[in-house]
Order: sequence, then structure tokens, then C-alpha cells
Amino acid sequence: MASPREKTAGGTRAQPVLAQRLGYLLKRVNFLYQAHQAPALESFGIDGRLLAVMTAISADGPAPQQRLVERLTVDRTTMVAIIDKLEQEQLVTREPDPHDRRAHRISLTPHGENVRRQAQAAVDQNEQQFLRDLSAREQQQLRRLLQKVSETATTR
Amino acid sequence: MASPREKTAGGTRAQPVLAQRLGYLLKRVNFLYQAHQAPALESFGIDGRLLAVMTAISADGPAPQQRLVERLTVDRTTMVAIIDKLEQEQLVTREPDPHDRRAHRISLTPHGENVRRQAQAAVDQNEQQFLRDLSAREQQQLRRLLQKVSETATTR
DNA sequence: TATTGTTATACTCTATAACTATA
DNA sequence: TATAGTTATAGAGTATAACAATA
Repeated sequence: MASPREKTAGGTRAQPVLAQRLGYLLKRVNFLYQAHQAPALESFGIDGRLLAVMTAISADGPAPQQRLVERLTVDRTTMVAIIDKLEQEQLVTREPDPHDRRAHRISLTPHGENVRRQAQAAVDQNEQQFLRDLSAREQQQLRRLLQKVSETATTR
Repeated sequence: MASPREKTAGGTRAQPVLAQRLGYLLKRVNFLYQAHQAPALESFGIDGRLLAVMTAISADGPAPQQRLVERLTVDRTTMVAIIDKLEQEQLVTREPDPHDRRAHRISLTPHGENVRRQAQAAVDQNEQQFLRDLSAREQQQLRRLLQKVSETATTR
């Protein structure tokens, strides 16, 4: 029934030990990260998802909503709400796609690119605070390992 | 500022590069992990949160709901729903705490401990599939780095 | 007065179904 | 027939407020 010892840091090893479970760690670190970044992003009137969409457009250029949907793995209907918000804040524009009149081309406005750049800088700086106990090498390792797992699981 | 290149598909190149952002990676890997484990857990009639609660009880012994709340960082009202479900499946029992008649002692039933052990074994096995592109050493590194970050951010 | 567990309620996030206009 | 975008709607998940029993 109950295991004899655990410590959360020292010589744990026993059996269950929640704090070492990958699923628990991923959920928890993700939660902590979002909570840590939220205030920094809030001052720009955006959240992580909006920034992610702006990042995708900034990296790959103007795109129909459908392409953003595939890129970010969010639902079509969710994307509508995201673009609504971004357009309302005048960070992106919706234009008819000349090649396919069903589609809308989403582009960053100059203001949008400006906000994106500043928000990203704030995020990056904040991230250093979040990762302050990891060396530069460890930070790079963490990113690399997560990326590797992400690619494994995506291209199953 | 931004790193020059990335891969992911063709020769993407640009600056922002969503797939390298820590926030994006954490969210994505967490999502992929949950999706990967859900079917395995579903066959036991539970989900990751229920297993986490069972793990905590199994590791630390019977506990009042409040202690589980602190341990898992979920809301009191959420915990009520979780314990309701576990009790309904006869995986745990709610007994009056002899020392504090306001509190309930939550204990794993023998059946609960049995399910917990089998479910955990299934999760562990499934996890190897999820992490199949990481060496044993890399898996350990990933866990260690996440744990370190979690502790940093928790004990701010 | 404060705390444990509870209910009712609201709010966010996300997904489903059905519609429109194009292809 | 299928696809891009949209709307309305419903379902999870989670948080807030208020209450009963007890400390």
C-alpha cells in the first residue's frame, strides 16, 4: 500500500513518487510557465496563443487561416476567435485571397510586427528568469529534448 | 536575438521559429503526452489526474482531501469531483477522520491499489513508446531538467 | 473566527454541427 | 462534392461564492 520514503529531492527512488512522473512534470512545468509569462504578455494585451499565431505569420509570411490551423494544431473555430481578437487589436489584417476567394489572407500590420517583436523580447527575458537555475547548456538541452520528443510524437 | 535556421520540414530559415519556443514546446509535448496516454488509462476507467491522486495516496498513505489539494495543486472543489469519481469506482473510500471530524480520510481500497499498480505499469510502458527516440540517458536528463525547473518555479 | 468539505454558479477553452460562399 | 471561413451551441475544466459542520 504505502511506500516507505520519499523526499522530492534527495534519495527518493521508492515507487510511486508523483514528482518524478513525466506526465505530472510536463503538466506542472507547462502550468508554471504559462503563469510566469502571463503578466508579461498581458501588458501587451495578448496571450501566448496570440503571440504564437503572430510568430507563425512573421516567420512564414501572410497565410490563409487554414494554414495557420495546420501549423499550430488548433481547431478552425478557435482560429476564427484568435484572428478576431488580433484584428480587433489591429495587429493583423484579413484580406481576400486573390487566388482563392473562399480564403482570407492574414497579414501582420506594422503595428502587429512591432508588438510581436517587443512581446517576444519580454518573453525571452522573462524566460531567463524562469530558467535561472539551468545553465545555458542545460537550457539548450531541455529545448533540444522537448523538440526531439515533439517530432517523434508528431510524425508517428 | 533570433536564431538563423531551423528544420521541421523544408528550409524554413526566418527568425521567430515557433518550433523552438519553450512555451510552444511545453504546451505541445504536454498535449501530445496526454493524448498518447489517454487510451491506455481509459481502459482502466481513469485519467491522468485520477491516477495522480491515487499515486499520492499510495505513496504517502491515507490523507484528508485538503492535503491532497496542497500536494497536487488543484482547487478544493475540483478535488471533491475527483474523489467522487474515485469513490464511485470503488477505488478509494471516504471515512470520517477520527482526529478532526470536519475532515475525511481518503484511503485506497485494495482494488484501488491494484488498479493503480496496473495503470501505472501501462503508463510506464506506453511512455517508453512515447520517448522511443531518446536514449535512456536523455530520458533521465529530460526528467531531471523538468524537475529542476519545477522546483525553481515552485519555491520562488 | 478559521477551516474542511460541499453545492451552485460562472467563466474559459475547446470541439461539434450546420450554414455560406466559393472551388 | 469538397473546402475556407463562420456562427451557434454544447461540453469539459476550472475558479468563485456561499453554506454547514466543526475546530
